[in-house]
Amino acid sequence: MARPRRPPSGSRRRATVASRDRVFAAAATEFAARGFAGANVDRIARAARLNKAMIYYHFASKAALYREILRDMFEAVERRVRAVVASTNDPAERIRGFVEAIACEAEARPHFPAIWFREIAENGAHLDTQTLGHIAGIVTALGRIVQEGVGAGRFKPVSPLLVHAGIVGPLLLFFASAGLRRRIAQAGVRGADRVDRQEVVTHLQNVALGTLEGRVS
Amino acid sequence: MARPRRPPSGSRRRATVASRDRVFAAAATEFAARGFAGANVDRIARAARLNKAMIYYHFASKAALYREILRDMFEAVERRVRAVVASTNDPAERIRGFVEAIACEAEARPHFPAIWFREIAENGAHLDTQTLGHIAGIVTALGRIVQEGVGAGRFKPVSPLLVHAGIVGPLLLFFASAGLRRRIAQAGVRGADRVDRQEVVTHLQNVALGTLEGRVS
DNA sequence: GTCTATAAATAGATAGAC
DNA sequence: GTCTATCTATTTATAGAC
Repeated sequence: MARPRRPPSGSRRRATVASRDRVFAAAATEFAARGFAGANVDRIARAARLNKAMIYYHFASKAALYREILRDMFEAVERRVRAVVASTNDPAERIRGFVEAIACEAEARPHFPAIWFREIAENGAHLDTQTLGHIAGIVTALGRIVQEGVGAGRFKPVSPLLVHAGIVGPLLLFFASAGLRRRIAQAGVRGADRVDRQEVVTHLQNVALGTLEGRVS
Repeated sequence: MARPRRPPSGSRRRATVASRDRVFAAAATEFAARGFAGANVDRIARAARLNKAMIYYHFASKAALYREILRDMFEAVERRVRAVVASTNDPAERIRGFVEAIACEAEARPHFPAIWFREIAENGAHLDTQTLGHIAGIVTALGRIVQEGVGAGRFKPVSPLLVHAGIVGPLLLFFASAGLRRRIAQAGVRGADRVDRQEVVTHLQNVALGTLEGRVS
């Protein structure tokens, strides 16, 4: 997790750093479960085993805390996607890696899918310019992968935003809906809660490549 | 829109019915934009050109109002999906119709994609049994379409939940992200705001059929 | 760094007049 | 049916002690 605003001094600050991280983690969980407006600073403090005042010691406001969580998320995804692009020149491998990258981040940060869904619903109301840049970087990177694949004669010229939606939409839906799928299963839909992570990733890799290699339509 | 709890009497109630509908519409917009916790009853009243007390005259509580909007949404989608299944026996036509059905409801009720995203993020916290039944009905209907297509030798046995995620995820993402895509376009991603509705629907129909007919993997 | 106590604002809900 | 006025609870944020 990024921690830009460390406590100023240079000496040991173990307890503080730990408490800041606890706030960050507890807040991520709270924001994912209840959204920005629904999140409660007192509850975050309790989950972090701290007093509410400590949250305002580490972060300027509830909004600033939330913005930092958003930035951390998209910074990490952009970094991982860029690493995929740098790791190979093979267009198909890059597409597979892109899907893996999103899936890995969604697993590394369980709050990510829910928060991302909520932020989309809110038209990115809490995204600052920097974070918006990270998101643009992710989409742009996918655009380059497609473009270079087309240049190499390996891909058809499909709109990168369609490819993006076809990957990110289902992935987020899968990871964010685990809790709801359990309830749907109880409501009578057999197997709604038994979808396998690797099955989803492999499927979406195949779908994206099928689309780009022209086997779909 | 469903209106189960009409005013009791039999005589003309034009003004009341109209005001109830105005509350319903204003609330749907507010809940979509800000979520259940973020929605403000006073703001809903203002948008409906009414006083806050009128909301509590028509609806028992903010939560009850929200639940009614949820029920209305999924009731409508389930009805439309069932109509698709009844309208033809051709598996491919049914899949195309399923995609159209979701897209049509998302357009008929602009609040639908955002609210659905938020409810997923919240593990369906506000869904009552009845509404959960409608959702189960939608997934079950798609399951039947796939199953009968397999039985007719037209489809491979793909998990209906994968097919569902591949359709609903991108569709909701597309419709819910219009506002955010405009901002991403301003952040430098050319064309992020210029994705065509019909292009998306046709693409997702082809992807779903490509998957089910075994052309993808 | 961490706490208690509290200020200050917001917002869901209701009473009661017309 | 529709309104104004208000009660009450919740909650963000801060002051100040240790």
